Amino acid sequence: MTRTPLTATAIIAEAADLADEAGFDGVTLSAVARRLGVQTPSLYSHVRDRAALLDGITALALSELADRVAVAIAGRADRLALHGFAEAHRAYSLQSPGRWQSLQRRAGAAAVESSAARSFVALTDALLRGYGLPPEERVHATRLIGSTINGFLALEAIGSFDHSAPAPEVSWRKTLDALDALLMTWSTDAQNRTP
Amino acid sequence: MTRTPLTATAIIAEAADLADEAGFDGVTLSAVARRLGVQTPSLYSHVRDRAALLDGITALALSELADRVAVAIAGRADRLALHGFAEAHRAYSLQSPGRWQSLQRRAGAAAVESSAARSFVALTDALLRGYGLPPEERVHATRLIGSTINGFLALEAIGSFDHSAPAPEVSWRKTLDALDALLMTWSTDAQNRTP
DNA sequence: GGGTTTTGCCTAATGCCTGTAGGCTGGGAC
DNA sequence: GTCCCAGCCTACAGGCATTAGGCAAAACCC
Repeated sequence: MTRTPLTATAIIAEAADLADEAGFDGVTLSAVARRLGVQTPSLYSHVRDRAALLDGITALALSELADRVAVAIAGRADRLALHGFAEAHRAYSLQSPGRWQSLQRRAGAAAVESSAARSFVALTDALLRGYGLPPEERVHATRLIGSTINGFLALEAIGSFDHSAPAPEVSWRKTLDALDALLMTWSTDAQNRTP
Repeated sequence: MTRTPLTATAIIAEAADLADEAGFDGVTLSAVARRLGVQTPSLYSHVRDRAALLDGITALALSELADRVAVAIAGRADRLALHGFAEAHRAYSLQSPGRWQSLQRRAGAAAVESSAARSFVALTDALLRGYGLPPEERVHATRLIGSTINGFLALEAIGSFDHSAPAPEVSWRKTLDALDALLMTWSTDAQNRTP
């Protein structure tokens, strides 16, 4: 009556599901073991320790998100690509809050050097190339877009928008429009803004 | 030989210092007790439990940050006020990373209803009034500014900018300039951007 | 000023979690 | 059929949160 043979991948997948249900800090080796119908120490044959398990969730989430973003911006340019990029992030953060939360922390070396991370850089760069941004401005634009999107989703996730009307969606649309407008004009007047 | 008489305030202050040194999740009742030269259970006479202690740190941080922001934007308008507002946040996040981190999570009722929270709303509103934003647009602008600033500082804090040049400061300046430009034009063309 | 109450820190103890050490077993290799 | 070993198990050693109850000194009351 062997269940799933208990591999590192299976453990991390279960942990990711748990993260979505119980929050990222709710991810505990004992809880994962319980869900898998196994004793806690059995997990140590497959994952080094709790930190490694959490890093595994981060790597998984990064790769899942990169895939979604790739699909969302494929064959699109400018405004549509930006919206696809942003909506992919938002959908992920809303559907898989725990996985998404795993990305909001200092990533371990494994995640940083993963192919998903490189994928991300390439995707964002492609997005910005479409806007005609000069290469040396792309880092800053990347950082700005990342800050705004992640920042919005983070504030939404912790309920910062719960105490004021209207619904976050309205602000979200305006935010994306603002980003789009900004990128449109960036190439023409970025250089004389900051001397 | 009574040291400091051990009050809730003293405990929370010590916990906040610990958070800055060991990270917010490093804040543990035992560690705080050790630092105060006291046994762990002794803390329970003053704080209900660990969650209450963490909420205390959040409330403290919120109030400290509100004070700094108030000073930073006093007597300034527009671009200068925005820069003051943003720099106050950034300085706080760099000088007191643990306290700042305590703000990046779902706040307890105590913090939400604190006078510092109300202070924040008022300060941001004042900032935006200076830009001549129509009242119904202020929520969205507030959310956008908050998203971008917090998002940038969060990414900087977790080291997302460590693997690309140039230094974050350059992107930070460009980000603030972009926000300023955005707010400048918001009042004139916000309404025809999102129908 | 002496007795009493109150306050505030203490020790003791429980339960959950991480992480290590070592035992048992069942299925594949030969 | 026997041997080997991968893989899960039990046992155990800390560390932390939290509760219960003791004790001593300060505060208070008359």
